[in-house]
Formats: sequence, C-alpha cells, structure tokens
Amino acid sequence: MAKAPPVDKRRQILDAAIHVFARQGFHACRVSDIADEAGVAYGLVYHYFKSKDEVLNELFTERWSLLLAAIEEVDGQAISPREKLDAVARFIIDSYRYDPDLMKVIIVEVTRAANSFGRTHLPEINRAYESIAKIVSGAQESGEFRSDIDPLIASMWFYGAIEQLLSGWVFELIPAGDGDFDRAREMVVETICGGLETAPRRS
Amino acid sequence: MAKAPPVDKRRQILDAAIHVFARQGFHACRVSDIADEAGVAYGLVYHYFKSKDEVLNELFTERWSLLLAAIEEVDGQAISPREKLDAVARFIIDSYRYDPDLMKVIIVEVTRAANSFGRTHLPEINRAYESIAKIVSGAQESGEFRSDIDPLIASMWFYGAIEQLLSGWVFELIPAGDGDFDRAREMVVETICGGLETAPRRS
Amino acid sequence: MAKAPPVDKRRQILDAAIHVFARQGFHACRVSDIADEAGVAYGLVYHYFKSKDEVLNELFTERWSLLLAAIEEVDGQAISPREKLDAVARFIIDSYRYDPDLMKVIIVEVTRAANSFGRTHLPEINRAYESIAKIVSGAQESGEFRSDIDPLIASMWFYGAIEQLLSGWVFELIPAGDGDFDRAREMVVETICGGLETAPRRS
Amino acid sequence: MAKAPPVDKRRQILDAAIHVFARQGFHACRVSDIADEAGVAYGLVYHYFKSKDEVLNELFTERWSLLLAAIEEVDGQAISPREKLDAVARFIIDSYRYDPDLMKVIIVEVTRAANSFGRTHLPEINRAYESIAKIVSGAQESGEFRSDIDPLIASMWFYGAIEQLLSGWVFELIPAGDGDFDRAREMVVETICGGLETAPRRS
DNA sequence: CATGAATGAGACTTCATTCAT
DNA sequence: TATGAATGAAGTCTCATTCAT
Repeated sequence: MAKAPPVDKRRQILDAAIHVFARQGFHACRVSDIADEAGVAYGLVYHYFKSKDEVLNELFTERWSLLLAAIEEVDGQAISPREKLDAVARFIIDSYRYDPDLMKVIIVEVTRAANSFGRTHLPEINRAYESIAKIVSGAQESGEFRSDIDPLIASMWFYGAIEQLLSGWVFELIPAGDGDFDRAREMVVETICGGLETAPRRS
Repeated sequence: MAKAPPVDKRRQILDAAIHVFARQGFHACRVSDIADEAGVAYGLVYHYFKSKDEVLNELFTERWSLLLAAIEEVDGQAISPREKLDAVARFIIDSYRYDPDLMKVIIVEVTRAANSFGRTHLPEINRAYESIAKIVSGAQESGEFRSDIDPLIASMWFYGAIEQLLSGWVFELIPAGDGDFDRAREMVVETICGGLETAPRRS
Repeated sequence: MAKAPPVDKRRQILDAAIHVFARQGFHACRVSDIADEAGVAYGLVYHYFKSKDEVLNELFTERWSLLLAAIEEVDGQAISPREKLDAVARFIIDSYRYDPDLMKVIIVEVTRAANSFGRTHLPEINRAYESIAKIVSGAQESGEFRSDIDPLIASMWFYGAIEQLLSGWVFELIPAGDGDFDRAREMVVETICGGLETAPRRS
Repeated sequence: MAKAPPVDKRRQILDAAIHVFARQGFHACRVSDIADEAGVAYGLVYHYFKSKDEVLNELFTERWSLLLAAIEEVDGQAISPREKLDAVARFIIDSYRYDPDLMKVIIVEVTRAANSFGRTHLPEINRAYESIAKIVSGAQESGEFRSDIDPLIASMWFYGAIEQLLSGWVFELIPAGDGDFDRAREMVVETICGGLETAPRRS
C-alpha cells in the first residue's frame, strides 16, 4: 500500500495564517480562523507554535531573512550602485508578486506596526536599512553618489518608497497590471538614484 | 466665591488620549488608561465620545484636516513646485516638532495601520496624496518636472519619505537634534525633486 | 421613594464563593459558578478580585487573621494552660459550627493543600502554630507542662488533632450532633493536655 | 550482542510520577512531565494507565495496602497497646524515611485532598483509622486505655498527629535530622498514649 | 456633567486523551 | 510496545460599553 501523502501540517498552518492575517488582520482574526483555514484542529496550532504571536513572528522571520540575505548578496556583486538598488527593489517587488498576501502581512502587521511587532523586530528591520545604507555609502565613497546625504536616511527613503508602492498595490490605490510592477520599479530606482547620483544623467 | 476655572473635559480627554495612544498603542491601552491620564472617570469618555474608536478618529480628523488645508493653501501660492513641496514637508515636520506624540499616533495608528483605521480613513489619506499629486502634475505641465513619472506615485513617495523620516525619529533610528529637522527636510526635498526635475541642477 | 436596599456585591461574591468552593472544590468550580451563585454578572468577580485565586486568598486571610488574633488574645489571659488550649479549641470548633462551609474551604483548600495555597499561606499558618507553641512553652516554663516535648511539635499535634476532628465532621466520619462538638473539644483537650501535663491528674 | 537489560517501563512511569507529583503537585503537572521524567513518550503512559488519575490511584493503593497490612499484622502480635501504636508509628515514619516523595504525594494529594482523591479513597483511608481504632478499643476492653474516649476519634488523632509530623518534615517546619525521626515517634506515642492510658505513668 | 459599578461576549491558551503509524 | 501528532472541550481573564445614581 502506498504511503499516505506527507502533509506538513506546520506549513499548512503557516500558509493558512498568511491568508487569514492578510484578509482580517492579525488582531481581528482568531486562532480558530487560522485552524479552520488550515483544516486542522484548534489545538494543533499550539502544538507547533507557542502562541498566536509566534505564528506571525515565524512568518516574518522566515521571509525577512531571505530579504536580508538577498540584499547582502546583491551588494557583493560587481555591478553599479544603481544596478544594486534595482536588484534590491526587484527582489522586494517580486516577493510581492510571488506572494502578495505574505508581503501584505509583513508590511501591515510588522514593518509598519510600530507599536507592536514592529518594535519587536526593530533590530531585524533596521538591519535591512543598514544593508541598503552600505550600498549607498559604498557608492558615495566611489564618487558615484553625492556625499551630502546621510546613507541611512537615503536607505530609509529608498525602502520606504518601495513599501509605499506595495501599500498602494495592496490597497488598490495604484494600478497593479502586468507591466506596472516593472515600470514602478524602474521609476523608483530612477527617481531615487536620480536624486542621489552626482553627475547629471540627462544631456 | 469665584467660579472654578472652566476646564474643557473633552479636550482634556483628547489630550490624554494622545499620550496614552503614543505610549501604549491604541490596541494595548484601555479606555480607563485614557481616563486615568485625563484625571476623569472613564464613564465620562463615553459622555463625549461614542466609543474608543471615535476618540482616535477625532484626533486624526482634527489634525489631518489641517494638513489637507495646508497642502491646498500651499498649492495656491505663486511659488515654484520645489518651494511648494518644501512648504508641505515643513508643515508636516513642524507638526511633529510641535506635538510628536500626536503625529506618532496619527502615523502609527492610522496612516500606517492599513487593516484597521487606515482603511477607515483611506479617503482622507488619499486626498492628501492627490493634493500633493496635483502639485506634481502642475509642475509636469509647466515643464518643470519630467512627465514620465506618475504624479500620484511620486506623491506617495514624497509623503512616504517624510513619513519614513518621522518614523525614524519616533523610533530613534536617526538623530533628532536641533538642526536635524531642517537638514532632513532639505535633503528629502532635494533628493525627491532632484529625481523629478527635468533639468540637471548641478553643473 | 425608599432607597434601594444597599447590597454589598463584593460580600455577596465572597459568600457565594464559600458555598461553591465547599460544594465543588476550588479547582473543580468555575468562576461563573461563583457569579451564578452570587447572582451577579461574570465580570463583576473580576471587578472586585484580580483572579479566582484572590477570592480564596481573601476568604482565608479574613478568617485566619481572626484565628490568630483569638489565639493571641487567649494567651494574654490569666488562666491555666489547659484553659488556654481549651479556649483555642473552642474558638476553632465554634468557627466551624458558625460557618462550616467556610472552615471546610479553609482547611481543605488552604491549610491542607500543601502544594498550592498551603504553600502560599505557609507563613500565616505557621504563625498559628507558633502562637499555640507559645502557650505550650509558657506552660513548660511554669512547670505545668513537661519540658521534654518540643513546643512547636506539640502545638502542631494540638492543632492537627482539631483539624482532624473538623475533617471528620466535614466528611461525616464522626457524629456531629448537638453535644458532639463540646464533647469532642473536651476530649481533645483532655487527651493532649493529659499527655503534656507534668503531674498525674487522676488519683 | 547481548540483549538490552529489560526495563519495566510501567514501573519507570510510576517512579517518575512520584517525583513529579511531589515536586509540582498532581494538578500542576502535565502527563508529559511524567513521561519526560520517565524518559518515555507520553503516549506510553496511556498504554499502561487509563488516565492521569489512575497513575496516582495506583501509587496510593500500592502503598496504602502495605500500611493496612502492617497495622493489621501489628494488631495480631502479643504486645502491649503502646507497643502496637509505636510499631504503627514506626512503620509510617519509616515509609517516609525510605521514600519521602512517595509519602508526600500520598499525604498531600490523597489523604489530605478531601475534595478530590481523598473522597475517592475515603473507604481505604477510613479502614486505616478503623484498624488503629481496633487497637485502641482492644486496649480499652483490657483496661489499659481509658474508656471515655471514642476509639475512632482517638485513632484519628493518633494518625493525624503522625501525618502532622510528616507534613512538618515535608515543609521543613521541624528538623529532620538523623535522630529526629525516632525522637518524634517516641514523643507522639508517649503523648498520645499518655493521654489515653488509665494509670498515671509518673509517680 | 460626572461617577464607577455592573455587564457579558469573546479571546487565548492548556492539556488530557486518542489514534495512526 | 512505543511514539508524538492531532483533537477539542473547557476555563480564565479582559475590557468596551451601559446605566443607575
């Protein structure tokens, strides 16, 4: 007899949580909503996670560490600062395209939830700012970016601009058609780098 | 005997709410915390406001309408787009300098709380984006800003960059000394406008 | 119009708790059982008490402090050791006659619940032992009681014997008719003092 | 290869339960705590026992039947009542010396837990009282003990006094050094018998 | 206006027990 | 035998809101 298909209930719960958190918000949803969505018993959530909070923490950490790794990997490549920032923007935007609900949860419930999870994960969030700032300061040292702008603040604008884009898509304030993602990325990179680069780009 | 000085209890409650919301967050605080801070019985909160939500709504609306008015007033002035945006940034940043707790509450609990109050006040928030976008599209029509960038998106970046600054100050990620506010404002205007303006500014 | 009769809801809840704890036991009853018995809303229990535990603590402390005061008062009187112990026994047994449920709760749920509330209230429980021990050691110094028995241990036996009586009544292992209480008291005092006194009392 | 030494998992679980119950209390511990202490999966507890309750029942019955047998065996011997009671006290106290945790569990969780297991095992507990009472009434019939004290009540005091001693040791209210056990036994027998015997003991 | 006692729905969490492997 | 994933009933506690005074 064939073995029963292996189902990772833990994964099932995490995936269900993504959708429930995205739909109802972390505070407004009940643990039973997650269990129902996952098709498992109430208590199983607590078998795998210590609390409702931990489910969200796990979701955030899982994804955010990928982002951190991606930024650092990009910074290691031998490409121009503008290309680096473009790659970072692409990674974030692609994350959203690939799993909009997850990114919505991360942004809405963690990154922008400054009084709750945002505070908890401030160090990790900060690390992303700093990694991007490292790209900027590298570019300043090489003379490609102007030096009179604080790299950390520039980094926060850059990330903030992308987050703003994602928020716009999430709440359907701006169009999210097929070409819109690439166009938006080009725009944000163009505008921010345009403001940061030393030499005029347009004749 | 002289009458006791008239105290506006309603105002007292609103002011207390600002500090309590800023300190503990809207969800984490209780109505009685607000009343305690205001030095009144918590039943009185319900005399002046229909619900806890309404207290925050009032706080937001009160302040946000000032912002909307300010942006529109600025746009009516006969100054350059860059000066307009600078004035808008100045107004927001000054609001923070004048009452950091109130701005913290508005940003953290409303503007960025996309699943709760942010959704409720989306129209008003959106109106600010649109008013700023109007400045941008005006500049595009007059040829001062490049036309290949969507005004609404540019507006969201601009506002988002300022919000990011405020967040940075709120969470002490970036310095908030005396000169920092002005310098930051100049930087954000310089950078964003630098990316938006048509002609190279630096020889 | 006549004023509504003043009802002390806090007292009502405590009294209800006595009966519910006595009937079902502390662990086996729910807070809602107490509220139902008291005829008040669920939440009112938490208006007056921080937790279910605190209800029992209050019940215990309230009564136990009376016991402590009584023992100390008795020790101050100018009567024989035997009369002192008799008075202590009488106080405890009368407490049971006056409110058997309360004494049942105190004994079953606190005094003998060594792994939970007993441990919490160990200091107070101990203080009763020590106060009784003081009577014993006083009698030893005056030569009325033999000196080769540790006063604290003697005190624990004395109290233990009475507690055993109460347990017997609570669980209907021994008869609890009208004269039984006095007879039992006489017996316990007679037996314990008989074992403690120096001179043979019977010719 | 030699076979692994046969381990009686059932025994292992029982022994683990003794320590866990003693340390945390029956209610405060989880089945998994027992399993962890025993080094087995907690499903196995349910292989050997119908429920958590049954583990404690087993522990109690196992030991209590030894006590019952011992009392009855003692009563059959041709020795004085005082010697009989001394032997009973010795058996109980030795049980404590041999396995303090087990006796702690039996006393705290069963014998004194009047609203839970105490009620369940009331018949067996009672039987011990009655067996001791038989020693007392025998002594009354032979004229060695005074007849004006109810044998059952005397028995309860006797047992209660010893239980009180054990409680004192368990909670470190009284010293538990090497000689303390024997001295305490002598004291309790001396005192109780002193109170029960007909003839004055000291000239 | 002002108070705070009173209400009660609803959330999270625990954990004994079952059961498929 | 042995495992531990899976179940779900049940309980405590919170707190926004109402209301009598």
